[in-house]
Amino acid sequence: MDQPYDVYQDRCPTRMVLDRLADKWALLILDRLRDGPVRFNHLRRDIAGISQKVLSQTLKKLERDGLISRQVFPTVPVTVEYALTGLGRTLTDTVAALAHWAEANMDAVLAAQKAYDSIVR
Amino acid sequence: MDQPYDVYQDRCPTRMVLDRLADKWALLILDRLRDGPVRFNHLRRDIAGISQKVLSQTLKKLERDGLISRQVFPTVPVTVEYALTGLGRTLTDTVAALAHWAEANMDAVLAAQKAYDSIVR
DNA sequence: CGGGATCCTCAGGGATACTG
DNA sequence: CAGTATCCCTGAGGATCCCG
Repeated sequence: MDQPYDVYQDRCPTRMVLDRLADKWALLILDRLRDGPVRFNHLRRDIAGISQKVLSQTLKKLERDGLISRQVFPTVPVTVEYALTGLGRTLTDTVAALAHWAEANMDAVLAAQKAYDSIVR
Repeated sequence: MDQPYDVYQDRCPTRMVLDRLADKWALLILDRLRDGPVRFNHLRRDIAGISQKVLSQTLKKLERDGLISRQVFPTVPVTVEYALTGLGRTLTDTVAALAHWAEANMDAVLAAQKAYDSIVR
């Protein structure tokens, strides 16, 4: 029988998941959680440039999709930790590879852009 | 010495590359080119839901970044083939893993969403 | 500390039409 | 066939203020 899901099809629910993963902030968050639970403001500081609104939104969506978990500690003031779930952990290697590919290949990309611009202008 | 590039830093050029890769359409295009060169309208048909404008734009950006190549055949009418470059090929496994993770884990995600919604409402 | 609620903008992307 | 050119519009995301 055919595969039940196909990302190449419009209206396939997998497109929704792909949309979530194909997001700069989501990738950085998932990658940042790789080494263990992290608190909200810690994520905010580590992921330079993200706004608290977008961080909050993205965390909620990732939690809804079962990729991360949220644990509240009744301290004063309250402490909240985000961590990868088992499902989320199946993505860490892939996410890390993608997120850090840019770091490893930045020079090659920069050179390609330069070459492209010099020809096409 | 420190790593020259760091995706966690704002203003780091790697963020630009991450932005390119963290795009649903770019991922699907790169994945679709895995098995060899594909023509423009063929890509358009295979990747259901993409508009020609976005396809054209995304292809141009990917070409500029050195991830794909564009070859024109002087037939009538003209034929254009897109293919992965050596640089682009270093991404195929990662991209495929991400793009198809959704297909493999769709049921788990759907279940997580259902559970989340039943509690949070 | 960890967010929620608002307001605002602006650029990404859809629809349509045209061309070498 | 493989795009380019416009117009248009919506919704993602930044900035700001507030709260338990």
